Amino acid sequence: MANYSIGQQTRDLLIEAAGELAAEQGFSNVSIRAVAERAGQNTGGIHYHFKSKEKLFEAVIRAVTEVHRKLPYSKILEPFEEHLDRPEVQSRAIRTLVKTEISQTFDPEMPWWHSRVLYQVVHARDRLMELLFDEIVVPNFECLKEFFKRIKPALDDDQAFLHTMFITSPVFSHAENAHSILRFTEKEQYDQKYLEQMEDMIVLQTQMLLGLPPDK
Amino acid sequence: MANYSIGQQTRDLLIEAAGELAAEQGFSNVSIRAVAERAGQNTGGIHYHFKSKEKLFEAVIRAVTEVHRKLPYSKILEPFEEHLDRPEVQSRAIRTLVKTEISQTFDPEMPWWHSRVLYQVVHARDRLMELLFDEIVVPNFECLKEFFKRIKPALDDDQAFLHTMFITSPVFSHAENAHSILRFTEKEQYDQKYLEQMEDMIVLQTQMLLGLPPDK
DNA sequence: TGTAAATTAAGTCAACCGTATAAATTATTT
DNA sequence: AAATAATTTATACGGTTGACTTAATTTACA
Repeated sequence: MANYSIGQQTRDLLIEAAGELAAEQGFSNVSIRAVAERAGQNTGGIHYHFKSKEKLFEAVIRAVTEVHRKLPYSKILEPFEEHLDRPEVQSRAIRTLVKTEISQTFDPEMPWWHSRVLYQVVHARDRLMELLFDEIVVPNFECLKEFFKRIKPALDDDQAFLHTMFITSPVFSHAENAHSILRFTEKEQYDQKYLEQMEDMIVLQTQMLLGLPPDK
Repeated sequence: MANYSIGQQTRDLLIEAAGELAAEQGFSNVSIRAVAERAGQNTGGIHYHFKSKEKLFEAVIRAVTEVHRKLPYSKILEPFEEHLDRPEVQSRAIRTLVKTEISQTFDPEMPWWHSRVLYQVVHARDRLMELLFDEIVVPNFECLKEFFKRIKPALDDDQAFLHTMFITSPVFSHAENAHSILRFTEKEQYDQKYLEQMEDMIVLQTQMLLGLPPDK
């Protein structure tokens, strides 16, 4: 007999619980007992559905990285490819890059634990991290590096990479340290206005540093 | 009888071992046994010198935060206070801020594990994190926020804070993700030239975004 | 209503935890 | 060189928690 639909529901529930806990405490501090408890399930069920703790965590990571697999930077930049020699287009491409990055990272639809789990993986030095690194981080960063070198051929590898870091790191930091930042700025969450200001400032300073015209 | 000098040596050895392990795995994954093994010491010795695991970790954090206690942003900005109404001085103040931040963070004299331990503390949600946050992070960020608002009074709180993030987050990210970044950029370590480029680019884009003249 | 899927409760066994203690060793002073 | 206090070591304790298993039970659906 095929799987019952309730099976998938339970699996999703378990992935969510494991993801939340991993986001809060890091994978190595998460026990299947804790996952079961948070999901309102039994530890036996976890092994029934996922065979092992490791496989459950793999499922969590697969869920988190789905967005990045579906929409890599290369795809975001595709519509601009053709006229990327024109400065206005370059400026608009940068705008789109930053806008997409921000809205993906802080999309209210996306479970809050996704970005934190990503950082937990990146900072763990194990097999899963290597995998994530080679499959997602490297291609995306390589793509941005090439993008900047195409805009300004005078840039060397290091400079192009630094541009990439300047675009991504403020967004990463905001996600990674959301707890502290929200406390410091006395916010409940990053509101639309704040995110728009972030976007404008990142875009503008990148454009200026590259000697491009502002796009608005 | 007073302490023997070898006692302090051993304490330093233990702090270093604990710091390295905490940097690699996070505090909650570090056991007394592992610390003792890495330091080539006995677990009993740890309790002899530090009374408890918690006290050992406190000593680690004290070692890591020493630089930040000694030289807060407010002290870095002190020499510029008097003429901070002049744009050239503002530009130079920004240069000094970034330069100090970078040289402190990547000072080859500083043990490699310091910045990672700081990261581990910030992301742990416990008593020690609250302490670090209130005593170091908040005053420093508050200081930078005020600095930017003084340069450009039109800035609101959010914008001033974002400027702060744009200056600090690339440096933090480079320290925090050094392992991955060095692998990606195929470097052994951040060389002087790379750090200087980072400084120049951060300074320049901050100055331009604020409408200040370049300082060189 | 039959049956495979899903859930539950209980248990296994092992690894590891922080801490304590007492004996052995070492550094320093007299 | 002997005395003594600081330091280091080996060993052990009592406990917690870990991933995973099993067998019985309940549930979903054809």
